[in-house]
Amino acid sequence: MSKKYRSDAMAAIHETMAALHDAGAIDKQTMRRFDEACLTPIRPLKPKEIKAIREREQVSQSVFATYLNVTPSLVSKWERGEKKPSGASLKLLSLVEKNGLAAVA
Amino acid sequence: MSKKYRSDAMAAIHETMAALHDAGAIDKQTMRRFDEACLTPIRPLKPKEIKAIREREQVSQSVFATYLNVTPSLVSKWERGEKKPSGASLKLLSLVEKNGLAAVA
DNA sequence: CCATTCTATAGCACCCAGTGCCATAATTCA
DNA sequence: TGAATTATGGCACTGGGTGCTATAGAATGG
Repeated sequence: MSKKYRSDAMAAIHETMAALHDAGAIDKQTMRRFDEACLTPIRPLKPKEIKAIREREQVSQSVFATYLNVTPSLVSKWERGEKKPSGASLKLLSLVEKNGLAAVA
Repeated sequence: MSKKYRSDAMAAIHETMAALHDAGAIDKQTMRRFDEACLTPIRPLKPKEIKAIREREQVSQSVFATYLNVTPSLVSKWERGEKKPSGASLKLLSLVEKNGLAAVA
């Protein structure tokens, strides 16, 4: 079995796993570990990578910021390396990188 | 025309709009305003609402935190009202509320 | 039955991400 | 040329988020 799943396929598999769990076929711990295991990996993004993502989506810093619910000022700082996106911000950026801006609309 | 769009329908419409723009049928400014207009609105989430979202998804604080790329400690604080989720965090929580955990996997 | 693990709450110190505002310059469009 | 958008930059501030540790209760397992 491959290690990569498209998000819709992952969702389907998850539902199957949940059904198995409800039926008592697998225990909670296995279920929990399954959940944690099949998330898209998060890696730190370099300033240029962030800018590349935004330009691929053809939007200005301002529009990009609106999508992520942050300030345009912050987007500029991400792209220049003045600030580094953290936890939730990094997760959002990763989502956009993988699935496009529409995925967070 | 209704005001609500499912995210896939939104994406399709956006592509159409982009194509119209490329063809010169609409100008950049209209395109920009369209982009900003059709985002899912972000409203502040109350502690109980955050807990309700997590429990609807049937996951522990720890697993929930992993999905959002934050610490379990922070999820606990959100749910007890000790900290209020902001910009990117609030956006992520709103996404989960609307589209489920699978949408941010 | 007890032992163990997972769960959630809690407190505390720390710090940097993110905000807000404003000024500047380059670019685009009428 | 003038108006509007875009991006960079600085600077002060604050609270969101981390990291660690401890506790108690619930669920699991031998």
